[in-house]
Amino acid sequence: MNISTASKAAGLPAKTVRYYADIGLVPAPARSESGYRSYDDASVRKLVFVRRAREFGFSISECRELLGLYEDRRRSSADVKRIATARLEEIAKKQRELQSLHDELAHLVDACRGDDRPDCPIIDSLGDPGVGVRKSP
Amino acid sequence: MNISTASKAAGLPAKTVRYYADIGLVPAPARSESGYRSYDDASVRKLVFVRRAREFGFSISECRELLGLYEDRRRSSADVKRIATARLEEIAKKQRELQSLHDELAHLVDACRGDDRPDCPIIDSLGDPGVGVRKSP
DNA sequence: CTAGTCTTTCCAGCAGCTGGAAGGTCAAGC
DNA sequence: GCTTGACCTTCCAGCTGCTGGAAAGACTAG
Repeated sequence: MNISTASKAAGLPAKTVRYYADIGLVPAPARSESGYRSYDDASVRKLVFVRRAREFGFSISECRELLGLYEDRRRSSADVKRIATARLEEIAKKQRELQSLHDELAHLVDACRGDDRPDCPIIDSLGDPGVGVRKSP
Repeated sequence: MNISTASKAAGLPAKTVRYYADIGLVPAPARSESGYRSYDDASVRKLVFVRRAREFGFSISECRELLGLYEDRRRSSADVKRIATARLEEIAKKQRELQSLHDELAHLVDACRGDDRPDCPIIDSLGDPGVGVRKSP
């Protein structure tokens, strides 16, 4: 299987497939006599695994770890659950941050008339030093 | 005002303050005889403005645009509201994405016993091709 | 034989900084 | 006057996770 076939099967751009082997995330594939990369079904399965993990927002190094667990038929499910739970907490944290951001910005947008006049609470609020600033240290 | 004083007042690292001038986001400051950057209160206010806008997740180029509006005493509040509303929609979209990600991952974490045994729905699900893949194209 | 579609490598760039090296400057203390 | 140390300068490199493009070789159809 050449790279374009494999990459289509894995649902990734060929560039990305090469990149994943370059950084050692997946093993470097065998080569044909003329130097073409040649993939088998097992490689494609690993690429799919990585794609799915990336879609879940796992970082490359987390993918590395998960792939190790994927390949280790004797690892405990607790090892996997630990990583996934940590990721879940990151997601929840990000959600809370986005929520307060959303609320604050929605409040400002609401307060802005959005007409031809120049006075605008959004701009005013951005210019306001707010939290974390010392005018005279 | 030297850069460290100004950067502390603005709530930004000095490196970032230099960077913002390098990319032309804020005007390049005046220099002392020996070449030190020297800042005034107006520059600091602009830096605060940018910091706040960045905290809201506005991109550098959005900050550029907002800063232009900030400095234009005759612009309409509608111009500002348009950018802020677009950003608000991005935030809402990101929130929806995170929500479905969270739900899916939480479901998997829930289904995983997290014990010493190797079988694990999380790993199984990651290895599953799922959506967007063609095994035989 | 040629045209077109693969494939290879390598280099550069996106965002938005951040770290570090090498060197100049300034104020305080002795 | 001299040293120390905290500042300041520039420039270059690297982070994450790719992505685009150039130049050159390989393969396939007609």
